[in-house]
This record gives sequence, C-alpha cells and structure tokens, in this order.
Amino acid sequence: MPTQRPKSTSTAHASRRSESSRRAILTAAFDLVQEVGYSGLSIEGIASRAGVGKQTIYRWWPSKGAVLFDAFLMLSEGDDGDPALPDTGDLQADLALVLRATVDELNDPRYDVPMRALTLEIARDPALAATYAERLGEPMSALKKERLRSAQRAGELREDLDLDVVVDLVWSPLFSRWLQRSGPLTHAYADGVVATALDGLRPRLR
Amino acid sequence: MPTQRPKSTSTAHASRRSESSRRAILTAAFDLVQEVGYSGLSIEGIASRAGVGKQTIYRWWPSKGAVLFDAFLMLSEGDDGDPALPDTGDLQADLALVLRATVDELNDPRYDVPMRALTLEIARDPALAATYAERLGEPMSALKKERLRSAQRAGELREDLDLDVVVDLVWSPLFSRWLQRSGPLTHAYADGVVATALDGLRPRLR
Amino acid sequence: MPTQRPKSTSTAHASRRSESSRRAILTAAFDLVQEVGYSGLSIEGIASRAGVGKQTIYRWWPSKGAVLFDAFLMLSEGDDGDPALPDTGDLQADLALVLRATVDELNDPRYDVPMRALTLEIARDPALAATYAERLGEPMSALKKERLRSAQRAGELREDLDLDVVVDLVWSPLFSRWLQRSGPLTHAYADGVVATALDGLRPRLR
Amino acid sequence: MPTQRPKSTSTAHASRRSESSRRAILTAAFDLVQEVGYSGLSIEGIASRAGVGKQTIYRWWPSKGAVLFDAFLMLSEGDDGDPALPDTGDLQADLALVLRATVDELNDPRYDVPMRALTLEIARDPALAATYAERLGEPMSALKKERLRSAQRAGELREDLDLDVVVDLVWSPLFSRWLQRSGPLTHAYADGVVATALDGLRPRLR
DNA sequence: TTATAATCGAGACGGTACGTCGAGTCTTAAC
DNA sequence: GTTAAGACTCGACGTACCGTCTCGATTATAA
Repeated sequence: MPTQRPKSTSTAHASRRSESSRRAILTAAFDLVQEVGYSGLSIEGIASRAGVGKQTIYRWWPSKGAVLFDAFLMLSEGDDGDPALPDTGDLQADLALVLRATVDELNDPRYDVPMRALTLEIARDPALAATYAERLGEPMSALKKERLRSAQRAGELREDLDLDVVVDLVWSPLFSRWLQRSGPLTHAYADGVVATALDGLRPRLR
Repeated sequence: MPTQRPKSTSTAHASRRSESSRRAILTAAFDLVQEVGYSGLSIEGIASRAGVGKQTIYRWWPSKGAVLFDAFLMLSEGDDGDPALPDTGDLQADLALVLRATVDELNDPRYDVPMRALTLEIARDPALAATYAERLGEPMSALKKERLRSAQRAGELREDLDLDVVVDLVWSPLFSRWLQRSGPLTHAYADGVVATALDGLRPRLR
Repeated sequence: MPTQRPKSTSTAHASRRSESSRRAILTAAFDLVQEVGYSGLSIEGIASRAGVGKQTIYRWWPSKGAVLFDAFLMLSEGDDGDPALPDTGDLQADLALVLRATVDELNDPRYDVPMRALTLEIARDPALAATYAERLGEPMSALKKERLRSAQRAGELREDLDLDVVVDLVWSPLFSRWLQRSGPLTHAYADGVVATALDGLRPRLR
Repeated sequence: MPTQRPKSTSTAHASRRSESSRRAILTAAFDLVQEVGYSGLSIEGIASRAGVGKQTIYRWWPSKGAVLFDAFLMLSEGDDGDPALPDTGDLQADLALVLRATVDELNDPRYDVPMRALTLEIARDPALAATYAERLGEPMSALKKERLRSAQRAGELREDLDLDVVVDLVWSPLFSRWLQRSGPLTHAYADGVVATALDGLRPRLR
C-alpha cells in the first residue's frame, strides 16, 4: 500500500526502505506543488529536488497523487495535539468557529494550492479516493459526527437526522465554493451556512 | 474568447472558420474523454480523431479544458426546450425530483466521465472557471434562485434567506459526494438532503 | 531507409525534413564518439549536442549505429575526388601504398575510435551490415577488384583466381590485427602481407 | 585478475570464494548470451539466472566482457584432449580441414552468438584484449605456427616467411567474413583461401 | 472572375516528462 | 568474510504530447 511506511513501533526487522529518502520525497513534493503549481509538478522534479532516483519514488508510490497524499499525511501527523472539534455547548458558535477557520485556510495559498492539487488527484483516481477516505476522510467525518451527537444529547439537534447528511449539509457548501470558485469565501458566508442549516428553509411556525 | 463561435445569426460577413471542423473537434473531444478517460485525453488525439490539424485547435481554443467546455456547451444547446425548474407548488417535491434526476445523471458513466473531466479542468484553471460561471454556472444558479423566489412568494420559504447560501445548501452535498466519492449517491440521499435543509437541524419547537 | 536523405537532385516536392538538423546530428555523433568513446555515446547526448529533440533522431534513424553510419557517409562524401585505387603498373607497390595508408589511418585515434565504433555496430546488427555492404562495402570491394583485374590484364596476376578471395587475403589481415589489437600495425607488416600474398607460401619451383 | 580462479591444486588454504557460485555465473552468462543476444545480456540478468547477488559478480569480475571471457575459458577447458593441429604431412589438406571446421563452427548459432559477443567485447576493451591474447590468442597462434614450422621442415613452406603474417593470411579472411557478414562462409571459400595463400597471386613461372 | 489572403490538413520541429531498465554502490542478515 | 537479497543514486532508453512552425491545398470574400 502506498501509504504504508516503516513505523518505529512496528516489527523488529524493519524493511530496508530508507526513511531519509521517504521524508525528502514528501517534503520536496509538498514544497514543489506550492512553487510550480499542480500541473507543473512532476515525478522527475520531485526526485531531483529530493536528491533521489526516480525509481525510489516509483518503487514505493503508485502515482504522483499518492506521493502528494502521503506528504499531507506526514504534515498532519505533526499537529495532532487534540483532534477533537470544539464543544462549548453552543453548536452554532462552535460550527461557525470551525467553518471560519476552514475559510481562512482555504484562502491561504500555502494551503489552497497543495490541497487543491490533492483534491483533484483524489477526484480523478478512485483508488486514491478510497485510501483518502480510509485514512483521512472517515476519521474527520467521525469527529464531526461525534460533535453532532453531543449536540443531540444537549438537545440542540434533532434526534431523527442522518448525520452523514448533516455533515454534508454543513461542510460541502464551503468545499464546493472553494473548489469551483463559484463565489467569495468569507466568514459571513460560513456564518450564513451554519445559521441556515440549523434553522432550515421553511418559515418557522408561530 | 474561447467559446465564441460563428453564429449564423451574427454579422453578415462571417469569419472563415470552418463550422464542420469545429463540430468534429467538439464531438471528438466528448467521445474521446469517455473512451480514454480524462488523463488519456490529448490535443493530438482529438485532432487525429476529428481529422483536423492540431493548429486548428490551438487557433480557436486556449486549452484542452476549453475544448471540453465547448463540447458541453454544444450538447447542452440541443436539449433546451424549457430550461426552467419544475414548479408544482410543492417545493420539497420539486427539489427532490430535480436532485433525484441529478443523482441519476451522475451515476451514469456517460455523464460522469466527461463531467468529472470538465469539473477538474475548471477547478484547475481559474480562467476557465470564470467562463464556466458566466456561461453555465450563473444561468443555472439564476434558474434555481427563481424557483426559490417563487417558493418565497408561496410562503414555503423564509423571506430572510441569502438565496446563494440556500442554493449551495441544497445542491453542493450532491456535488461533493459525487466528486469525492465519499458515499453512495442515491435517491434516498437526495431526499434526505432536501428534507433536512428544509426543516433545519434544530428540534422543532412545541 | 535510414540512410536516405533529401537530395537536391531528387523530386521537386522535397520532404519537410530539416537538412540543418540532419547535419547537426551527424556532426554531433561523429564528434561525440571521439570524445566519449563508443560506449559513452548516447542518443540523448547526440540530441543535446546537436540542439535537437530526441524524436528527430528516432524519426529518421532506427538505431545509434545507423546515425554513426550516416555520419561516416557524410564525411566520405566530402573527399570523393577520384575514388579509384592507384594503378602505376606495379601491383605490389600499389597495394603496399594503399595498405600503408590504411595502417596510418587505423593508427590515428581520430579515425580509429569512430571506425571501431561503427565496425562494432555493424558486427552486432545484421540490418546495418546489409546497409553498409550496399553503400560502402561493395563499392569499395568493386574498386579493389577493378585494380586486380587490371593487374590480370597486365599479366601480374593469375587468371584463375576468385577475386573475392584475393581481396580478403590482402585486406583482412590488417582489419583483423586492428580490430583485435593482436599485434602492431606497421608499414612493415603491410609490406609483409602484400609480399607474402603475392608470392604465396610454397617454395618457388626451380 | 579477472580470470584467476581457485585451483584445487593451488595453495592449501583456499580463498573463501564460492566455486559453485562461480560456475553458476559462468554458465548463466554463456546460456543467456545465446538466448537474449549480446545486447540483451546484463549483469542483473546473469545474477538472477545464476541465483547470485550482483555484488558477487562485481567482486570477482571487472566487466561483463570478463565474465563472458571466463565462461569461454571454462568451456574450452573441457575439450582439451589434444590441442595440436593435424599434421598429416599434407599442409594444404590439413589447413583446409581446420578452416572447414572453423567455418562449420562459425555457422552454428550456438557458437556464433556468444563468440561474436566476446569478440565485440574484446574489440571494445583493450584490457580484455590483452587478457584474451595472453590466455587464448597467443597459445592458439603458437599452435598454428608450430604446424607451419613443421611444414617448413617438410619443405612445404618457404623458409623466409614471417609466420605471424602467414597465420593472419590464412586465418583472418574467415574472421573478417564472419564478423562483417561480408559474404557466405562456405567450405569452398575456406579451400579457396588455403589454395590461394599457398600458391600466391602471381602467375607461376614456367 | 479572378486574385488573394485567411484557414485548412498534415506533420516536422525543439522540448519536457513519462515509466522502465540496468549500471555500479551500499547495507543487511544468514551462514 | 563471503553470500543472496535488494534498496539506493544515476543516467539512458524509447514513447507520448506539448505548443510552435512551416508547408502546399482549399476556399470564400473583395477587387
């Protein structure tokens, strides 16, 4: 599997894979995609920047996208203090906070460029999509649903909801606007999405 | 502009552009993307399939994505009987109908493959995104908002809504699931999205 | 055919092949083989030195050896004043003169290196051998046999000889020594070969 | 030296070199060159076929050609009953016999392919050429000259000949024709070479 | 009605990157 | 200390397309 790597915690006789080459490749991939953009990214460029033979990349990753994906994985393993979503007891405020932070990230070219690259690769390659779902998508989705369940326990959320639908309702508008650049991505938009989703579209009964 | 083309209804002295080559190129592009997938699509392949010199493509389109985009435009001009969304007076039923139809389309490889290709090109290329927004995105969005405004007049929808947010709330979950393959795309899902968006996430009072 | 090239004397509508690229490639090949040796010669190196795309080489030549061969052909077309062998009426002197000149050439690294490279390619590749035979080998052999026939008319050579055998008898010892480096290649050796071949190995009858 | 190997008759404490690996490598090299041709031969292929690590080859041989050369040496040590050339008292018949046998060998692909490979390596690599000369070329040449000296003693050969020239005169035509494929290699050709060399090219005095 | 200039098909050109192969070096674990 | 195994860096392979650039050969106005 492309994203497998030698963990120090694993078996005694580690594979002969070079950890330093692995790190150099992932770092080079992440840096390069920012510098030259997604379409300017090439295996040859990554190898050369990383000071590594092309074969070493082909040996361990099946595609350019898989390298990029692992580069993200490596980064995301650094900042995993507390992966849980905020839970202050005020769902609307908490969601708005999270969505505003996401908006800020997506507006920052340092994240936009490589994330877009990865997203496109995932959209193109079903195998990569499956790996992504397993390693990042589902865990993140679980976190979101956990927060929603907490809200249900607090009576802030209806009990009869399909939480998968709810997650999409809240998060996909941002994703869609970002990817398609179909409109400005602002805090106001994030707030609007949260408020509208929570209150629904129908007039409130008096 | 890439998507400009000689309309018989335009000025008297039409350009010397060959209409038959144009159609052959767009048809070839659309057919090829289904056969060989997006990444297998090449200008060279389109030219050869269309029986056309490469220069004829480069002369009229700035990128592979622009060709693909025009191919879609050509198709979508065939089926434009009544572009309006259904309006039976029952918003929930109408939205569910439209979203179910979209689900069916997205599940059909004949649409999935070229649509995905086009979507990826748009996500990659801001210029193409702008053209897309102008030519297809905004008109479609206007149609959706028109239906929503009708619902507001009928008292089915709150008056104080940002309709751009509402459109995203209703349509982006499908888009997101489809593009990322993050879950099954079913009629039930479409129904769930519509119902949840309309009713909101909060417990109903009383 | 690899060695075909646009001749100004040929048909009116010349191919679109670039004569300047062709010359640059052949010159680069000839120069490079002297600088880096045969095994250091690469298509990539030739292309880069000639300022040409690799495909331009692959388009017109089937192999590295074919390029080298044409490089020789190009050179040999410069010095074609009178291709005939000397004929002073003294066969032994004429042959010795020719063989001594050959010895000098073979001892000159400027000729030895590329000639050796070409010879090895010909020995390896039967197709190239056939081309070589047709374009260079047989014409040269014809020249030699013409000189021998003249000697027969002059009574210097027996009438009942297979001239192909004679040509080999005279010229192959040099070739063999040169290629295998099985001994020093000197004027004395050349003289010895000529004298021994002419007089034969048997004791002269009294 | 590449062609050194542990002889059971040598010093008491033999080197730690694995004799079985050595034989496996040489056998694999000889077999492979027949199967895949010279240019298809690779160290990697030999190692894999021999069930041996690449390093084991690099440790003991300096080049692919050296391996091939030792493979020949190994074979030629099997058939060394009497290495002397036939000496029936009739030089012409004896030479014709030997040359005809050589012709047959060179026409047999089982010998042609690996011999050609080795010959090309020797022609390319002066160091290998020196080793070859010492181990195979000069002993064979000595044998030939021995037979010629015997003919001189019998009065069949002139006394004033440079035997190195004579050896080349008799044997190099075959070598040249074979390597360059410049003509058919037949018994008739062999006979012609012997007869012409013996009788010389000049008309016999009456 | 002709000439004339934009457009056409074709495809060669200099390039970049692909994914593969093998070279020769180095490291590991087994013996 | 040698071995089998195989990862490593490096460089070349031959192919696919890129986007640019000539080439005649249409071809449809404008003279």
